Amino acid sequence: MVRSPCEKINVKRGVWTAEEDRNKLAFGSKHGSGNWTSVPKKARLKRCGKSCRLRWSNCPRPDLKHDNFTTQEEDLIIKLHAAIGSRWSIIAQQLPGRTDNDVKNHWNTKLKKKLSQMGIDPVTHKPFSKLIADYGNIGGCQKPSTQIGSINKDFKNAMMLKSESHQTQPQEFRNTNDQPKLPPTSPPKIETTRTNFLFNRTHSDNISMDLAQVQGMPMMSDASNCLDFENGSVFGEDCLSKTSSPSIPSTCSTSAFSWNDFLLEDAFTTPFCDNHEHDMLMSKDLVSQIENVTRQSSDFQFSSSSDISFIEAMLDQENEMFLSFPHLMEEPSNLS
DNA sequence: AAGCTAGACAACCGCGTTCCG
DNA sequence: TCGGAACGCGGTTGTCTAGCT
Repeated sequence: MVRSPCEKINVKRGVWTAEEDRNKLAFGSKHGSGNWTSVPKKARLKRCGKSCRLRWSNCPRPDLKHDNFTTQEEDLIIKLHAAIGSRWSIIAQQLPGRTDNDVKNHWNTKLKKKLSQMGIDPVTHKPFSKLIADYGNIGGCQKPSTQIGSINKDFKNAMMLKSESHQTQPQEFRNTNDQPKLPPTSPPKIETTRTNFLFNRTHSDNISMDLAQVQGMPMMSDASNCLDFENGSVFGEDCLSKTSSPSIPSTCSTSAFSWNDFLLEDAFTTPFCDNHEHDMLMSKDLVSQIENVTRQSSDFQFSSSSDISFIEAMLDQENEMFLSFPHLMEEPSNLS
């Protein structure tokens, strides 16, 4: 049996004591945070290097904030999450004094709930009403298999959109002189990476829900109250705190859901995954995208003439992707 | 006062990536 | 070039605490 490094004998686990923190801080301030495997020995800590590294990033350093997240910070997190997904370390870099764990915890405990209550899917950042509309006539006379197929496809596409939005952008939109640019609206190239598979699988429990639960959710008409088109912000200044709907269960299930549908559909996405060049391009684009989002959020001055909210921009990209890759929308002719 | 529950946060785990001999 | 070790990240779990019954 393989044991994790932190399970070795004489390696302490659990909450760090004040003394351990002192030792590690003293060592860190003296030597920095170089080789983590040697840190426990040198700092005389009975911890594994991994645990030390984690504690170093999360411990009460003087440069870390411990007050509540501001509305501006929340707004930025939401926008960055919409842009690049759950890359907490990158998002945290845009929030001075916050760690990736802070941001991740805040997202999981607060922001996801708030978005759901506003009628916005925290995974796709789309309004639930839009998702439902995309599913077509769920309550109609479609065959169950067809319904599931289209639901899965929609989410798959949403995930791909999400994924591609931070992975690829057309060459002409890439930034040549590090000046941030607005997100492109031309058809993006599609690729599938590990991220896609993770989204396809790990979020699947979030995306299946009973129709009754879906119908009970606040629709975009409610959520739109929070769309601040006046200044271009997706969320108004005080909108996040104005939630009154009952919270939505994070995990729901439908009797019709089948993992096989997801697993089978992965096969439709894999042919796009071979272009390593896009990975190289992605990093630059990602930086531009983050810079753009960060700049917009820090300015809090949006051109009303641009008037395209983040969600709208995402939806536009999705629509154009559908047009560019119509085969992704086709029903599998016969999977058996 | 005791028990229960939900929220917040700290820490762990597993996996992919990077580094280095 | 290859393989193992180390690192970094994101998801998940565990623990503590405040509030409620």
